[in-house]
Amino acid sequence: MNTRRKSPVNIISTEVHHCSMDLRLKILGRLPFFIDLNPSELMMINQRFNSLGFKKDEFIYYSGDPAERMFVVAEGKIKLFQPGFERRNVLLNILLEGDLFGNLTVFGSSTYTDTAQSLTSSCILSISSQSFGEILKEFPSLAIKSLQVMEKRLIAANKRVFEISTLPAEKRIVVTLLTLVEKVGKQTNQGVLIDAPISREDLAEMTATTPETVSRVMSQFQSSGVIESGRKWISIVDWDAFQQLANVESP
Amino acid sequence: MNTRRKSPVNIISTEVHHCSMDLRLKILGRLPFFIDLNPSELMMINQRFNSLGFKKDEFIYYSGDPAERMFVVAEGKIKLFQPGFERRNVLLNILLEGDLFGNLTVFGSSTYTDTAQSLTSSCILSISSQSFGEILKEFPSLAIKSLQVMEKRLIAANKRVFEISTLPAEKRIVVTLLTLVEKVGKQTNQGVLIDAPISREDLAEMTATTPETVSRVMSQFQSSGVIESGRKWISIVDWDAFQQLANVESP
DNA sequence: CTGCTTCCATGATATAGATCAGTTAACTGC
DNA sequence: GCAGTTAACTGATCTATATCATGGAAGCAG
Repeated sequence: MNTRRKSPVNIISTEVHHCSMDLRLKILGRLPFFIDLNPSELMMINQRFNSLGFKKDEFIYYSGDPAERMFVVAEGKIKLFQPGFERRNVLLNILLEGDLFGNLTVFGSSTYTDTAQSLTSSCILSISSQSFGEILKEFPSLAIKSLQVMEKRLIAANKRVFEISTLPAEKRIVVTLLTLVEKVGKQTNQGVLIDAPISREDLAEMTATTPETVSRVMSQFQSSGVIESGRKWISIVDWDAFQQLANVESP
Repeated sequence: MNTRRKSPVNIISTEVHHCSMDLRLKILGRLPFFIDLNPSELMMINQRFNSLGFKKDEFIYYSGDPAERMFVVAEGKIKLFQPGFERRNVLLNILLEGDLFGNLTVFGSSTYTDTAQSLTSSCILSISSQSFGEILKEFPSLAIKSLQVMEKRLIAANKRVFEISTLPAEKRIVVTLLTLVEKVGKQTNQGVLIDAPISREDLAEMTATTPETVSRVMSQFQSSGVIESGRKWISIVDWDAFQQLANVESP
């Protein structure tokens, strides 16, 4: 029987209206997209962005809405998912500071193909697709950088297809945890904390399984001392043992 | 007990060395990529491409190889898959004339993340990633068009993740057949023929299931008169009934 | 602090489809 | 045309995990 613990995940409470101009410039200047631009170019681009604050669990846009804007996470964490309605959702991505989402291509899909919801209270920068298109034309190197973002996402999506198609549930959960560690892992004196409030249900939606199965697997890992876990938090405490679990050759 | 039939899929026997200069110009000039270029620009780009002939079942490149080239299907059909080695493969895509594959971004992944194999004997055009990068720089509108290709593929991949995550095997098979019809469907007097030599195993690799399950489902559809099918061929003969099967709301 | 909500863990049972095995006929190569 | 190969079909059995149900405790709001 595992002891439950209090959550070590520190959910920063961002004031909803607290998207300052400085934060905007700071984020934009650090994006791979804009990193080669000079300050005056950056300032020009900055002026085309709006900033928006979202409370925890608020929706930023819905799947099926007209895809008219591109977004950047300035602060906070966002989850992108495809709603399953009568079936389960499929959680596509967890986004952090600096990540782009929404309509990234200006001209493609006329509606959003996923739904964006805040995991934590967040500050989001937003630009209209039209403005973004103008920027891409004005700075062709930015279009090339868009390609880099898209490629990474496509590779990740195909990897996901492979995993869901070929791995048993336990392994799927392990490789998904690894991905999360890579993205939002934070070294603590008690191992590697996945520094985002991820529930069993979220994990289930990421691994094509059910919250109960996730719970069983996590409980098992906890019993063997590989992880410590509680309500919306997970820490990998025995990294070597965990890596063994991720050994895909041994189904 | 269903009667097996002879295959109506006409596998054109392309002479392996038969990639003429005319065919090259014809294909390149028709690509969304190059459709806005004038003939002299097109000729210049054409000169950077090589052409290669592949026999049926030959490999064009392997997952893990250095990703040094971009490819275009001039003639024939190609399958992209991720090898599963001790487990089953995952078939990612069927490509036809005009489709791009390989390294599409010049600068991203250093190795191919899939394996390309010819379904039929094929003529393939190929350009080095470096040359392709130069073309993208020289014609920035082509970079934007690359984005369009990538976006469509990303949307399709996420759709695939959703389907595999949420739909039972039968439904997965149906929606996959629909996708194939959309891509390589050919109207005949006996319904819509999927005009590519797709085996039960291929379908299984596309739908995260086994050849036996695919066989059972197909046999069932055949018994109800919805499709006709045989060795590496499928025809949808009752389109309305088939559309009913694809009704995703009714699992 | 208390009451309520919701997330997590666990047990029992059911089920979708994977696995294993064997047969048949379409296809290929000589 | 013939022999051999292999793709497809079908049956029996097994298995991973989904489904259903319940209880406990962390977290939230007043």
